[in-house]
This record gives sequence, structure tokens and C-alpha cells, in this order.
Amino acid sequence: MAQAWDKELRARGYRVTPQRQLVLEAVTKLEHATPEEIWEDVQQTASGVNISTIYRTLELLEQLGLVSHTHLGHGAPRYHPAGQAEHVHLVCSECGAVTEVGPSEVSELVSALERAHGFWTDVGHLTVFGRCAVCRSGSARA
Amino acid sequence: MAQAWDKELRARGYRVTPQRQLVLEAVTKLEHATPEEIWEDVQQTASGVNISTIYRTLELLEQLGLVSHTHLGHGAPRYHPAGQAEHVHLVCSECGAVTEVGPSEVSELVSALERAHGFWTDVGHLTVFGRCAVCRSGSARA
DNA sequence: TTTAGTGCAAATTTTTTGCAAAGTC
DNA sequence: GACTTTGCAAAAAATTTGCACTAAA
Repeated sequence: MAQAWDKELRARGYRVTPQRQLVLEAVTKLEHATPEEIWEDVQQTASGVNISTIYRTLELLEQLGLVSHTHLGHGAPRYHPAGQAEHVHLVCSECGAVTEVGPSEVSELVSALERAHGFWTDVGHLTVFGRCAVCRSGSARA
Repeated sequence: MAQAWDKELRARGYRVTPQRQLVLEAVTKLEHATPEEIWEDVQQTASGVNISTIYRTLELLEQLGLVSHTHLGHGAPRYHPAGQAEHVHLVCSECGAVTEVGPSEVSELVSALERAHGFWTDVGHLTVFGRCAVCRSGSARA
């Protein structure tokens, strides 16, 4: 059941390779991983997958709708399995902590934007920057 | 009045240079500009400012609170004047159009996140990805 | 066997850094 | 004149690409 994707791949003329399996597993396991983190993870498992293969594979998997990515601030894009329930990311600019919250918490926003601007919100790609509870209480600046 | 920043700079021991003025002007004029766009704009005006100076200047101006940046998707960060009223960006993943909406439209969200997670939202850095009204009506998929 | 995928190395692109020369205060 | 900034060139970091070789179907 977890391997429905392999038929998907073959059906579209792509091949099922160990590298692709490993990358998909790593994306699922790590959550919010950058290409480099995925690469590091895969290295431990296999005898070695080239970084360029990671990039090419992520591109393919994303195109197939198996994974998707978001930008959590500055650096590299972060990948996560697409099947997974959508969630919003709260990123603390101070400590970098990432919190996931359910889509219901932003439903107000989504309908407001829809109403006012006819804009459909891609909740899965929504990232909110700010300061987390810990940092706010830590340094006095509340 | 528009040059309050130069005293600000000197007061903190920094120097007012034509390069810094040009960069700040470009940021104000362009809105949402990447370092490279700012560089191109400045080139037309002056006899030439080095790209590394652009980076260093943006870093300084941001640190001084004169400009700030957001990430509007994939590429480079986009800079805008910090004094400017805060606004949220709606970015259409399909056509790339960027719409600005006032902070009041997300006040619901801000208080909800504050209430539920103690999270303070940095509204000025908030970017919402999705599909704009034009693209939604254009291609049938509403 | 046929065609797609991988590894490797080199090329890009974007941003950073060291340092001497030039500019600001 | 003292101390900051800039320009330039080289270094890093992050991705992408060309191509011969390996492997899936």
C-alpha cells in the first residue's frame, strides 16, 4: 500500500530505482528536509547517492505529486511528502523553531482572502514568520 | 524628512555614502526587489556600484531597521522599505502576480495564533501562496 | 536490447570575504 | 589624519548540466 507509487512511476514510463525509493523514504521520514539533509540521510543507508541525483529525483517526485516543497525562510527549499495532511508552518525568526498547526486554524484567513480578493490560498505552502512563545517569554520584549 | 536616515547613520557611527543613498532609493522605488534588481537599477543611475556593495548595504540597512526583506517563493530575497506600512503579500503560483493587502485582513489569523500558540506573527514577512482571481477564472479549475 | 537513470566532473548562479585604494567625518 | 566603505577578484555555497556508463524493463 505504501508502494502504490511504484506502479504510478512505471505507468508513466519512469523507472523504479533504489535511489528513488531511498529519497522518497528520506523525505517521508525527515519532514521539512532540505536537499542536502535528504542527501545526508540517504548516504547513511546506501553506499552513496550523488547529490545531483537527489535534486533530479526531488524534481521528478514533485512533478509526480508525490512530494512537495515550501520555503521556511532563507536557505534551501524544504521537502515533505505530498500525501501528508496539509499544515501550516510557524517559524520563529529568533530560534528557528518550526511548529506545525492544522489548516483549521487558518480557515478564517482563507475565506477572508477568498471573499475579498478571489484569491485561493495554498494552505500547504503557508509559512508564518514571527516569534514563538518560548522566545517571547525568554527575552523581555513582550 | 525623507533623509532622517542619514543622521541615523552618522549617529551610529556609520557613514553616509552615495552608494547607500542609491540603494535605499532603489529599494523604495522598486518594492519587492531582489539584490540583483536593485543592482541593475542603481547601475543606470550611477557610474557603477559593485554587487558586493549592494549585499553589504542591504545587510546594513536591514540591521538599522531601514529596510526589511521577505521571501516571495523560490529565488532571492526581496527587499522593501521598512518604514512603509506593513502589508501581506499574496503570490500567485501560476502567473507570479503579487498583490499587497493590508494587515487588517489577517488580524483574525494573528490573534488566533497568539491565542492558541502564544505565537507572535510578523505580519510584514507574511506571504501567502495560492492562485489569484485572474488565473482561477482563466483556466477552468475553480 | 532498448531507453532511462546515475555518477562524476565541470559549469552556473548567488552570495560572501580579504585587502588595498578611495572616501567620509 | 583616522577609521569606514568600496571595488575587485577570488572563494564559497547551492544548483544544474553534459556525457559515458550502468541498470530497469
